[in-house]
This record gives sequence, structure tokens and C-alpha cells, in this order.
Amino acid sequence: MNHIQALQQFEALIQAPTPDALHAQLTDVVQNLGFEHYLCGLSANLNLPDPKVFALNGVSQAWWDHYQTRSCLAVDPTVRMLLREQRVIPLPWWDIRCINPSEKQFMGEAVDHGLNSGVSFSLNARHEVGVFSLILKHQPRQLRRHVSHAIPLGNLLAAYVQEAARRLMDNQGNPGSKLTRREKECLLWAASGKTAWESSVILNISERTVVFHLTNAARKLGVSNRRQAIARAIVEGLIRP
Amino acid sequence: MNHIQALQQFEALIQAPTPDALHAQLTDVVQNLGFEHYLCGLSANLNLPDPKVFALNGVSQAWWDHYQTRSCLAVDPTVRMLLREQRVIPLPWWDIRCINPSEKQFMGEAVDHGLNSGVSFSLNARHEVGVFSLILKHQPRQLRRHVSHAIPLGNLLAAYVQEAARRLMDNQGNPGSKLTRREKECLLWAASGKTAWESSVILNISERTVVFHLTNAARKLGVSNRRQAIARAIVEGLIRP
DNA sequence: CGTCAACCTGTAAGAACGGACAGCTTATCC
DNA sequence: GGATAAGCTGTCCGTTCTTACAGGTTGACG
Repeated sequence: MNHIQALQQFEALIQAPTPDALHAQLTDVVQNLGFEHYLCGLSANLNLPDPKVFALNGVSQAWWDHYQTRSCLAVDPTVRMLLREQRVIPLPWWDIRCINPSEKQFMGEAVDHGLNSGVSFSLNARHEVGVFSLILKHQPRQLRRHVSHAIPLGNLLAAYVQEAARRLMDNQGNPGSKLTRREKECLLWAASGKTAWESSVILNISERTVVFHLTNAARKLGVSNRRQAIARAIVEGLIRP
Repeated sequence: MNHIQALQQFEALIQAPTPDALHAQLTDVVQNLGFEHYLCGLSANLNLPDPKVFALNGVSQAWWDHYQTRSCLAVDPTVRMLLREQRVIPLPWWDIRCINPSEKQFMGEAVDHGLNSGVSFSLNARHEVGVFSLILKHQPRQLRRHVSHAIPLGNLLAAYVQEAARRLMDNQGNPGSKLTRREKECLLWAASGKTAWESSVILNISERTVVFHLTNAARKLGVSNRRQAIARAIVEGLIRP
């Protein structure tokens, strides 16, 4: 498959109307790249009680169930290196260094489930993070050559998958707009260290009204006080101090 | 240049000890990809009073001066589409749609300075954003074919440049370490809505000590109260609620 | 052994917050 | 015209924060 054809196939991904359609197209693309499976986990507003999680599963159901029920996110070394350590360049699996027995065990279990080798890419945007992996079930003759050759297009594919996933997620409703303009303004000034009285002077409204908006904002954000509301609004990208 | 060679050249970039060395290597890599210039702007902690900005300039000094003195960030359509609109897939310049006269004028000025065509890539990580562009001074015979062909490796190159830039920035001093472990812990619980008393129970220290750490953290962050300290710590990536 | 940094603790007074009470205006939509 | 949503305003009271005062402990380093 040459580059131009691949690009056209990638462009088609972001038009996918449903996750199922995306999965079908992606399975095809991944096989054209010389891989058997893929795995995509994307989370907007990570570490929140209600993260929007988008997962596409191109591997065996057994492995996926195992991953979820055992909360393998904490022991998955690709997640650690790409998300927590913020590695932005591709991660071929032979570069993975396990830092504790749990990670080692996890990788062993992956091999047992047929995830023999592969390469993982980091998905990053302002308020979302994720991992996209291309996976080989069987080890080919020249593993490193095979994988390395696919890295440039794989890296590009990761970006397209992220774009496609976001479009699908956006269609499912946008909680960012749940705050009114005033509520965001009050939160913004509160995040800048202003008291309710100071904000009232700035916004030319009464102190009581500032308190009113902050209270409402906190309620909408599902938290119980002002500090937490500020933290949540920043993490969700609703305000930019 | 085949993929494997390119990958080796990319790997070498992240070892660059200084911005000048990176620039020299990058100039070579970019020309191998068939482009004349590059432009890289990366900003950590955007929208803060003291953002860490990293810029590498592979274009004419005149254009760079013009870009900076006229604060073209606000009218650069690549910045709008890649950063504000969060487009994560590559942006060939023929896909740029100017949405106002200022942007149109900006693109005209770019052409006047010899930035004829190119492709821009988005650089994204949790607390940094940027744009990396590959630029053609002269329009080749088959422009679209030429640029499209370079997109996969260009996209990968962008990730390596981002990684290299971060390593250089980290070497220049890391303000994230200015908070002690306890101060970050107290901030984290405060951001979760816990009062000083509640945090004291969690951390098994006295309420007074929690207040002490929060006060110190606020002072170190250059702010005057707890709310602002929480906001700043989150934006700077020191804590993750 | 002195010094330093990080950590820990206490009291007290005034300012700010949180929650509950009750009620207004304005614009939009059916 | 009635209903609804967004915005706005006031008082009261208990809780929490902020800032000031004045200390002690522990471990690393020269």
C-alpha cells in the first residue's frame, strides 16, 4: 500500500458515522498495514468521576474483558510510558521496560492472550489522552523491520483515529456547555484568587450574586465547594486562568 | 531516504544537547524530506503569565521578526486550526480556510516572504501545545503529491521534535519541583474539596500543618490564596485532581 | 557540631465561605 | 397570558480560611 492510498483510507475514517463503522474500517486499515489487531483507548477528562471513555476493541473479547475487570490501566506499561511519562514518540513493544512485578505479569498475560508484539502510539489533545496500539498475534520473521516500517503510517493513523473518535464523542453530547456565561466568569475570577466581593466589583454585580453563580456552578459540576469547582472547571477545560 | 534510515535520524534528534544542535540536525532532516524550511513553536503552560516558549526557526529571520513583532499568533490560521480548534491530523496548507481578512492578509505576507506552501502538524501534550511546519519556498511540479508523500514521516518527525524540545526545556530548569511532597499532597486534597481539617485526618497530621503547607505552596507559586494556588498548580501540571 | 531544609504544631482574631431563608427582572417560547 | 430559564439581590449564622504571632523535630551536609 503506498502513501497516497493510505492517506485516502485514513481520511475516510474520520467520516465514520458510528463506532461500529469505525471499527470495521479500522480493522481493514490495520491489516493493510500488516498487523492483525489494534486497540484504542481514549479518555476525555481523565481521572474524573465521569470521564468520557471511548474504547475500540480490535483484539479478542477475552483479553478486553480481562483488561477491564482487572483494571489493568494501572499496570499497563504502555499507559505509564505514553500517558504518565508523557512520551510522545511511538513506543515499539521491545522498548518497554517493566518497572515492577505487576507490569511484568501484565505483559506475560498479554502474550498468553495472543498479543505477541506491536507498537503503541500516544494520543494527546488538550483535554483528552489515550493510547492506540497496533498488535501482532504471531511474531514475523523480521519483527523489528516489520514494525519499524509501519511506524510512520501507524503514527499518522493514530492521529486520524483520535480525530474520528472525537467526532463520535462530540456527537454524544457536550457537557462543557452546561455552565452559563456568568457562572464561567465567576469561576474564572475565583480561580484568579478573587473573593466573591472582589469579583462582584469586577463584574459590576452584587456580592450575593457572585456567590449565587458559584454555588450553581459547583452544583452543576457535581462538587460541594468553590475550590473543587475551580479545580474541576480547569481540568474540564471550561475556564482558562 | 527509506523509513528505517529516517527513524534513525529522528532518534538522533532527541539526543541533541542544545537548541542550536537540534536546529542543525533538523535542517538536515527536513531537507532530506524534500522541504526547504521548517518552523517550530512550542509553548508549555499556555495562557500563564510566564509561559515557557520554545521556538526553532528554520525560515528567514525577516519572517520570524515579522511574526513576533506583529504578534501573528492571533491571525495565523494554522495556529487557529491546530491549537484552538484542536485538529490533530496534519494540515496541508491547501486545506487552510481563512475565516477573516486578517488571516488572509497574514497568509499573503507569508507568501511574500517565500513561504509558498507546506504542511503543519499539531504538537500536543498535557501541558504544552505547539505547531511544527514543513515549508516549501518554491512550488514543485506536483505540489500535492510531493507534500502528501512526506506527511507520514513529517507527522512522525513532529513527535520527535516535540520530544527533543521538551528535553531541552526540562534541562533549563523545572519549576514543577519547587513544591515539596507534602505541599503537593495538601494541594491535591484541597483541590478535591477537602478542608484543612479533613486533609489533616487523611494525611495524619494536624490541621495547622496542612494550613502551613498550603500557605507555603501558595507563596512558592506566587499567589495569595488557596483557590489561586489550586488553579495554578493544576495548570502547571503539578497536581492531577 | 552548626546550619539548613523540610516538616511539624499551637493560639487567636477578622475575613471569607456555605447553605438556607425569601423574592425580583428580563427574555423566550408555546 | 403563563411557563420557563437565566440572571440578579437581600439577610442570617455556623464553618472555614487567612494571617499573624511563636515555637520544636528530623535528617542531610560540610
